Amino acid sequence: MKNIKLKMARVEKDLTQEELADKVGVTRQTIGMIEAGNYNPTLNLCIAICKALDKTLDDLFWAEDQPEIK
Amino acid sequence: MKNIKLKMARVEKDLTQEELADKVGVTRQTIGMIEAGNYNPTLNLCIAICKALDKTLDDLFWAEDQPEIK
DNA sequence: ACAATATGTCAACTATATCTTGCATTATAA
DNA sequence: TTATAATGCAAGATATAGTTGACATATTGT
Repeated sequence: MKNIKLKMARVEKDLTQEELADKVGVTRQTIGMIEAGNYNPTLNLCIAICKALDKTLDDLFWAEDQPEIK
Repeated sequence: MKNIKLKMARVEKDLTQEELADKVGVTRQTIGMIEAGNYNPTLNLCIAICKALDKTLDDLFWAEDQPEIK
């Protein structure tokens, strides 16, 4: 399940995947996979992304119909 | 930095670390380390913990003064 | 059409989240 | 005191998050 909210928040800030990746200290591939949805990032990375985009965890990573674990 | 909010939410539900761990499918040590604070859990685990405790990510894992990454 | 930028994807590698086992410590209760 | 339950802690193993490099495919502008 793709993370549309993350992609929208990034585009809203006019950042490319690579620019966001640099800001939070990971590679662009990692950002790409998180947006693509087939990924399980760490909490600290999620928090760094939120800070970079002026959002909170609930804004970007919370959904009512959450996928199963692992 | 200890996660007091998580511990309070767990105690409020009258669950031991081990019971919560069973609910979310990890070991009690993992829960213990998250509460102790020296840990960086994955997003899916955080979400599972939130669901088990009827909380959201912001409730349990968001803080204004966030620690540095890693 | 051409060039430049942004994204998708794959394989092999490294770092670290999580597991397993075991023992020590701190409650709480009989 | 003596159990028993709950938690802390640590070493070694395994699964997976994240890196690196490379190439393909959009996409956008000239």
